[in-house]
Amino acid sequence: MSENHTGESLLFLTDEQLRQGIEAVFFAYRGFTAAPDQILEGISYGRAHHRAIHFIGRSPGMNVNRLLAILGVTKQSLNRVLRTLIADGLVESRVGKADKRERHLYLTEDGAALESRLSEAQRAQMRAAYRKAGPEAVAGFRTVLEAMMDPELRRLYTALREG
Amino acid sequence: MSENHTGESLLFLTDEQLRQGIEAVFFAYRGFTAAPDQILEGISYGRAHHRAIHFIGRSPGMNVNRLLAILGVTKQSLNRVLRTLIADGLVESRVGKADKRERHLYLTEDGAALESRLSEAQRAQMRAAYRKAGPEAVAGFRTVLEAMMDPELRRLYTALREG
DNA sequence: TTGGAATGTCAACAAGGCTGACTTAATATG
DNA sequence: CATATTAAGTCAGCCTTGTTGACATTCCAA
Repeated sequence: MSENHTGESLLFLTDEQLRQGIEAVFFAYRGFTAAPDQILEGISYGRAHHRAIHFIGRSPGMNVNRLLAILGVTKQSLNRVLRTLIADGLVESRVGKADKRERHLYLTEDGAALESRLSEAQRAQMRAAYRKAGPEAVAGFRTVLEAMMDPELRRLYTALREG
Repeated sequence: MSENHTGESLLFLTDEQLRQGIEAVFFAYRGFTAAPDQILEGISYGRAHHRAIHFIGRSPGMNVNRLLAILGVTKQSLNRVLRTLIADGLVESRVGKADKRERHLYLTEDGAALESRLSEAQRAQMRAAYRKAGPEAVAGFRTVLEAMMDPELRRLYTALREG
């Protein structure tokens, strides 16, 4: 009873366990981005384009400010990417109906096609990992990831899920 | 029985579940790097320096090629970072004893002090997330992360663990 | 002794972050 | 209505960190 305070083992909180977790995240993140990166290479787009396309596809009609909050970059950074996506006909920017200052973002047919390619590649990686790990591990995985987010991002994440 | 092939529910493999997992990784990774980034800011180092310091501290005496394999960058990229760390007296590069072509990397006292600061900041974040999620979730988290790594990286990851 | 491996260096470049300053248009507020 | 604020976009310039390519050095091994 002197070993822990909750009745559970706290061995999972040792510095060594934490460090292994940190390294695992580092290595896993590489696997996570590998598949879409390979597609993006050769069409002269990068991860920034992928992220923009992903979230526009996820929430069609979202305005620029909201996308900025999700991506966590400056508007100048995002704008550089959006400009090329719009010029290339993958994203459409429509003036807001209620508030004409706002621009609402949509994927075009071509944009949706690319989103689909990238998304399927990344899902295939995740599917393989999930299948290998099993449903219980996946539930734990999701729980820890949510706990790792800072509150503001968790709010955005949850909002996406709820449409 | 027609719904799945294994006797377990496969609902965790739906496209929607996979996409939520992908987004969770994206948002969680921001929380993951936030604390060390804040320390690095102001001492004119970036994440690349942090990564180098981390893995040199983890395996003192490791040679450059091995560090390159772990970090997954070009030697030119790593060299630029290593040069500043050596010039600033945080890392020491010693000519190999058995093979004098090799350089073995060590943290100096100052380097170890910085590593400690960064590491503790990052561990604090992970500790909070782990504590919140609980030991079972953490086990699942680790299982999925390992399944996400590509085989070569998993080998490196495991080797680190075993010293 | 010669070829190849490990390392380091120089140069040039690109992606994608950042800040600051500024414009335009539209809404909100006094 | 006049003014302030907000949303978005743009220009310029900077930094970090990744990339290639070319080349020198050192040293091991066949």
